[in-house]
Amino acid sequence: MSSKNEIPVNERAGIRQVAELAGVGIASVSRVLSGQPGVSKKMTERVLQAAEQLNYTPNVLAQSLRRRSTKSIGFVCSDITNPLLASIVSGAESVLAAAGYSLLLTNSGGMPEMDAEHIDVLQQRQVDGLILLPSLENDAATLHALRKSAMPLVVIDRTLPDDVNANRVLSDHYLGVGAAARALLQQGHRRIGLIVGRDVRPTRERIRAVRDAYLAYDAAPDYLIETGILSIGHGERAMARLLALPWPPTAVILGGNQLLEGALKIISQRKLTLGRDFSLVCCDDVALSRLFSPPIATVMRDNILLGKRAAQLLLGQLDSPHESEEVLLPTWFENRGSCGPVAPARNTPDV
Amino acid sequence: MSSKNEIPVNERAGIRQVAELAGVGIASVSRVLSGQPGVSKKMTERVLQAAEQLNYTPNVLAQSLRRRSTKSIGFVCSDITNPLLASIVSGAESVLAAAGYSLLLTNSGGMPEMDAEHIDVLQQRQVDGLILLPSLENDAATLHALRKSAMPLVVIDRTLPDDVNANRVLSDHYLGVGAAARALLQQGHRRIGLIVGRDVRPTRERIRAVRDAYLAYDAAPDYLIETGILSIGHGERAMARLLALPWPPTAVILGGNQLLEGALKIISQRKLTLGRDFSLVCCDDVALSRLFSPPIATVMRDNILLGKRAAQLLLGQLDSPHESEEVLLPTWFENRGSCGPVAPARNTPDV
DNA sequence: TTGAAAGCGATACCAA
DNA sequence: TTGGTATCGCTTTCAA
Repeated sequence: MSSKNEIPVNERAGIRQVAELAGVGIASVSRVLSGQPGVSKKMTERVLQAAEQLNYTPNVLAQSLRRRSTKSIGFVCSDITNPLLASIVSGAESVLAAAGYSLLLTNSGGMPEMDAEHIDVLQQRQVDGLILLPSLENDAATLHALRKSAMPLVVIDRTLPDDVNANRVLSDHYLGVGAAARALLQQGHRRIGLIVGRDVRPTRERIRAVRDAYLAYDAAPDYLIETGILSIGHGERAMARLLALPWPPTAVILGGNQLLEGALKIISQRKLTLGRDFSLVCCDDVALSRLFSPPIATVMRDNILLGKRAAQLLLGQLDSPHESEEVLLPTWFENRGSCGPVAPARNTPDV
Repeated sequence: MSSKNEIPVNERAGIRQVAELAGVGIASVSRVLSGQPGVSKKMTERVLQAAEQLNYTPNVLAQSLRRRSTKSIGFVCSDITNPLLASIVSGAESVLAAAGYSLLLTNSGGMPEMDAEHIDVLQQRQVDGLILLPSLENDAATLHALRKSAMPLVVIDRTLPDDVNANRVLSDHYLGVGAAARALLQQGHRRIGLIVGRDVRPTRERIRAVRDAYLAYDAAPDYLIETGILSIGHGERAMARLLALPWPPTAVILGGNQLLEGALKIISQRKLTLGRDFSLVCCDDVALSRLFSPPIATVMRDNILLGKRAAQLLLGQLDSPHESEEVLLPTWFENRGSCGPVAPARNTPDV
């Protein structure tokens, strides 16, 4: 009862009003506006004009209820704050929006236990499909939520158990990290540290890449692996641990952009000069990292493309459901000043 | 007709099935499950048990259609790829999710002309409210879309015309930039460059802050303003232009985190040492910027809080509509090594 | 080619 | 306190 506004609120016109104004049946309006075949030209015109005149836009809710499709996609994201994920989301959104789909975003903020709940919420909202970038691969609650929902699904950079029946968009971490490891070995490093996150596909691939690089160089497997939960703190602590070893690594590969800040902190505390005293490679680009002196060598990938492909895969499945697919996208190593030949003195144990 | 799966797909139970199983009326089921008063204990139990047994979850679409509320909020975002915005979104999402609202995200990817369209889409999807972080303040199409939608609205860091009737969550840029400018003036800088974005509130406030700082120091207004569209390229070009002036600035304030990378690029090309040859302040935190040597002085704010407040404001308006509100959140200057006393030789014109 | 009418799955009024 | 029923706005058979 707002007496403030004398003009009656412009009630939204419904299909009924349009039909009435056009002097036709309600069904015809529906047909015209949803572009169905078998409508006369005259009818089309009348309806279109009436709709225009009433400024009619169909009620998406009612449409969805009948059609059993919401034209919306859920994106379950572990941490939108990470620019890597933000780029992926952005890529996905652009493709989805272009196809008339809206994106429902949930954010776990690094709390894996929220993923399952978010999946449930999205399923209740009847999204047509799901894009998933979970923190874990084996969280029971998450898997349970996925199995019971049984909707078209694309996971990014994760391999879930087969019975979940997910499409995948994966980055070929083996490629880029392998190149990085070989570059380091080439420069004489024989003690490489690898700081990684939890046991998910990217982590496993990165470890495999380093191991195989050592094999290719016929080098004793003297690499060191630090696992943990990707974060600045993990980067800091793991780096500190590695440097405190009796036989510390001469180079480190960071398996995640979240680690760089922490690692750099320790390196600068120890007054190590990158590229001379110590070599560093980071996986995934970080803003400003190439403006550092020296610039940080990085394993790159096209994040936007990752998101786009995920969306395309999903749309494809919605369009014509078929067996789950897998897309593998490359990563590549960009060597920069932070990598240099091993400092001779540090290449052997401090006996 | 998937012959693969012999077990019939678990058809979703509706309220009807629940009512039937519980042997009660459909209306009672609704009452119980939506927690309405005036239901007997016995009824509650029977319904709850039946619902449980059928694994019933209400159809959100049907609910929304009737209730005329979707429990969803639209977020129109100019560029989710910017960590600043990602943090804001993340803050908003957490508050909204906790209140049972879902977030529909659209991303303009820096194309202001998409904002209006996105607002329309979200309105058609009947979101209960909108959070808006548009690139522009005066885009005709955007304003038109907002006016005709007339739904509860919160804009972040923008002031739209009054007739749009938007709630606001603003950062007090004047505060932090003022402190930064005074710190520079204090160190003897009299020629300060200010690189900013388009004509939106933050830009105006930053300019005002610098002007007033000069006034406070009784200094001639010899500051320089470079406007443009926030981007790495703008940072680069504007910085190059400033340094090429006959009487170049001895310090620059960057009015946006997108500018830092470009500005630093030019500074390092010119072989200027920050804090000694040249002073630099950036508005909004950038990853790694405090690990630079020297660390970049920054005008800080709490991005997550910004998003949270926006969501809270919106929820408050949905709960009990009242006059539009405005929230002002602080920014503050963190002085770091990139600022130093002016290099005497550069403090006057190169006659 | 067109229109009447039966749902989609809930909510809410009204009568019992 | 409960249940029947109209309704939300649309899609989609079915007959005409």
